Amino acid sequence: MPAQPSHNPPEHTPETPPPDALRADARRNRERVLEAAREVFSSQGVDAPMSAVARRAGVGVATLYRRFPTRSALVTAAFEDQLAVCATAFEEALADPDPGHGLYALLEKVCTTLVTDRGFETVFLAGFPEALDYDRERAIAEDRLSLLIRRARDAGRLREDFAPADIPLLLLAVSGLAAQPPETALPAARRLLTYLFQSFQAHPPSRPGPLPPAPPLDLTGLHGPAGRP
Amino acid sequence: MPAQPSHNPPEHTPETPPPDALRADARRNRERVLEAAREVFSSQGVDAPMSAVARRAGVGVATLYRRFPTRSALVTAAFEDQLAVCATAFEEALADPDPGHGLYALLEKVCTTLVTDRGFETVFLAGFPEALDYDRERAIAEDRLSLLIRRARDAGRLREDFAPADIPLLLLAVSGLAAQPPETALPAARRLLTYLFQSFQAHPPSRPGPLPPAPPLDLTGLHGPAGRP
DNA sequence: CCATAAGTGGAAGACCCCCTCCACTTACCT
DNA sequence: AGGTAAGTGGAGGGGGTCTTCCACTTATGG
Repeated sequence: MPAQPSHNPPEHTPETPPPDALRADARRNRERVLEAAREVFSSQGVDAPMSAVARRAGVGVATLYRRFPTRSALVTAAFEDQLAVCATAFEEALADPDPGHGLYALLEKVCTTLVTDRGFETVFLAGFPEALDYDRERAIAEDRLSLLIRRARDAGRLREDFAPADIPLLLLAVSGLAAQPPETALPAARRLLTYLFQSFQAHPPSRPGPLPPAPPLDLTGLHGPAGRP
Repeated sequence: MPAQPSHNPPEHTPETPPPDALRADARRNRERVLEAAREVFSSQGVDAPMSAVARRAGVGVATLYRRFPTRSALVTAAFEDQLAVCATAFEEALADPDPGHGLYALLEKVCTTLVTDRGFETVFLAGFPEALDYDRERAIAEDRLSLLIRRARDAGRLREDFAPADIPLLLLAVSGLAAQPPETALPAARRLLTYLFQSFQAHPPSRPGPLPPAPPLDLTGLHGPAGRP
């Protein structure tokens, strides 16, 4: 996939039909499909069969494919809200006068989303090529993230040897928790983040701060990815 | 699956044929199958088709099933070495006169294995029911792990509020890195562990120790679980 | 009210995977 | 050497999924 420029100016990609110049009932159905997709993908994972989404939405499979040409287009669309949440959090972080607070709040927000909406990690991390404009969009994000990090470091809120790569590192680590049911995954993520944030400090206090409660995890009955009993 | 006692004393489970009272060629084939399984599962993931393993081993599918009654039996068997490595590391940790060192070395060893042999996390974490005797075996492991933790804490090598649940937490976090190619995942795991270990300290030094090099990770091109392009 | 084009459902084609079955082959023992 | 039981390969039944196709339905504008 040799990253080509590919500016497609006015069209909405060759095959994607116009966004909302749809017949009234079609638009209604489109919404029902999206809602069903969100529910099904969040509860059963992104590999849930298309027919399950269709059934839940009360429509035929063809309707799904008419609106979303491919399976992953639907997956991406279903998690657009979460992507927006992350984008917003990013903006807020950049706008925050306290860059340390901004960065930590951003990470907390993104991680919460990752761990709450099962399946979102697949979209967010694997980078469904459709998810973003890719080439440019991601490069920009990366630059701005570096900026945020540098500012937090300059403000004395991040240790000197903190690296930009530690952000994806943290995101991957948290995504490892996402396979657990949200009741477990959320406290787990909070505790993991607390541990990490304490390590990220430039000037750690002599006694580390308190931890949020431990998650209900034990070696027995961990839910790995795709258990096949 | 209501955890029943189920002591099966001498037999090797009803259907599993005796381990090595096999005809010479059969035993040879069994080895080839196992080796092929290790290669295929490690490179393509545990969901690789049985036919792929068979092809790689140069045998028919029936041979796989004759030796390993079910798919997950083969998966489990293929990762038996890694399980043994972990078990050994566990023993060593318990035997270590310095419980702090023992615990940290154990975690490092297990995490390295998790991240090096792709697919192992599925076996280790999801707990393929066949993997261990389950009921008892795991309960014992859990007890001994608690013991190890308590000793490390008493020795002043773990903060007071460290919880046993933090172990599975850490393992899950590391397993989130396992989707990356090993060249990336290994340094990533090392760095993550360093961050966490520093946070686990009961008496952190005023200046935290150095970190291992940052892994080659950026937001672009993360390999999520099961990308479907 | 009706013509028409957009929209729809469900069946069917294409593919892939697990696992079993059985006629054939091969090692082992006498 | 040859009988016998263990071992084998590959085809195929059974189940599942993605995606397409097309005759039918329905909103909408004149």
